[in-house]
Amino acid sequence: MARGKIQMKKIENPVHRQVTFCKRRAGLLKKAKELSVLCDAEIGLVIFSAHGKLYELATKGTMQGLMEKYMKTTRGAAPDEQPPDQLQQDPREEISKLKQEIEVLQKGLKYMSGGVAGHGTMSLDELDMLEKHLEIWIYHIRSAKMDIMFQEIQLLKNKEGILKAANKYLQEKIDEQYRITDMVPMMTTTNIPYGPLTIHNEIFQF
Amino acid sequence: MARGKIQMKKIENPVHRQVTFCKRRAGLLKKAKELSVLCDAEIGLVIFSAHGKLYELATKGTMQGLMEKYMKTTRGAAPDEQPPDQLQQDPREEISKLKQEIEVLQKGLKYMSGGVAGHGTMSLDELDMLEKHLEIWIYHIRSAKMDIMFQEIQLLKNKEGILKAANKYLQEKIDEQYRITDMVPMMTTTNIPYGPLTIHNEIFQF
DNA sequence: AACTATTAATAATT
DNA sequence: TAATTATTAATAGTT
Repeated sequence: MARGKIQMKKIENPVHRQVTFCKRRAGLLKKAKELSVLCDAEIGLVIFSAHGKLYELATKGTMQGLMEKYMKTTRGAAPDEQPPDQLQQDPREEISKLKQEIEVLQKGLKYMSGGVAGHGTMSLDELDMLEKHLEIWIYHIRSAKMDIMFQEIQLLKNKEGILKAANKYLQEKIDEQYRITDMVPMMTTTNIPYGPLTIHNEIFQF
Repeated sequence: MARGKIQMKKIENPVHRQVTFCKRRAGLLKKAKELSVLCDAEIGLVIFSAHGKLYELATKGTMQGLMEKYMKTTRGAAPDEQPPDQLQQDPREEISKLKQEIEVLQKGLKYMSGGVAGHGTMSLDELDMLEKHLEIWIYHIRSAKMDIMFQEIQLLKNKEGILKAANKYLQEKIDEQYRITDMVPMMTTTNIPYGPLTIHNEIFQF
């Protein structure tokens, strides 16, 4: 299709073959998506490279669901897949939905990372790596913030302790003054009531 | 790609749509075959028309075999090999794992969403779904815990204020006693020193 | 990873 | 449907 036609046989030069594979694979996936959108068709496309790497596309639902539909259509009925609709229907449905959700999220990740790094298609390994890194990052960021808040709370608790001690001491002084001067108590209400000041530390067990 | 471009959305005119479906379907199947031949790739292509008619291509072996290979690659185990013994336990376990996977992916998405603006590979529906997930996540995980901690800190600050007021009042009482009894000051050190007790609220602007 | 000269695909038309 | 053709899209070879 450009700069001369090519023979319809396996490209011998491995470098050329790899480059062509990337280009045509992208083109094929694009064409498949277009056909699905333009004509409201449901398309599943699975590509295994010569070295066994998997590339896939399912335009509606999941590949799993599409394959089940394929089975259903090619045979009359698959005996393993359908019969007891009480025990299997609900979990299967839920699994299907969750898988769909995962696909969406994975696409989102690809999309997000593509916008950041400049390339849209990530391998499964790359996604795994990204996931791990993200988990670590989130953990650190969150923990750091929580630590700061925890320290702040500890500081306040310490101050509270100091103030309570001060209050107690002052109260004692007043009582002492009262005894020394033999006056009637002026202020019993100076014992300002406060409830239990314990802090529920359970919320920091994250 | 001819006589004017077309919008990448479902073709409204049913006749046009049907014609385009036939042409592009043929083109897609041809492209898939070419890629398989040129680059020694194994390709499976399944097309369901809008009315449910099936068109398929498997470049090596059968569609069945390819689907099994796909299963093997995506998971570690083929679902066909798990007999009906664990029909009740497996779905639950699988659901749990999938939910965990979703959580991890959502974590990644939440983090990534901070630095990207463009859109390329995701549909509007998918973006909506993502947005929904992000909202749920951000709201539940981050806010809930932080809110609790913030309330805790506010509580402590209130207590601090009460204690400070108590201290001040007690000090005044002591001074008053001192004036009335005309004694030498017993305890100037009862003015327990504490630094500025303002809290750095900046850390709670999340 | 870009570019571009060509070829291939195909939308509109007959 | 099937063939035609004016355009657009894909891409092989090159940088």
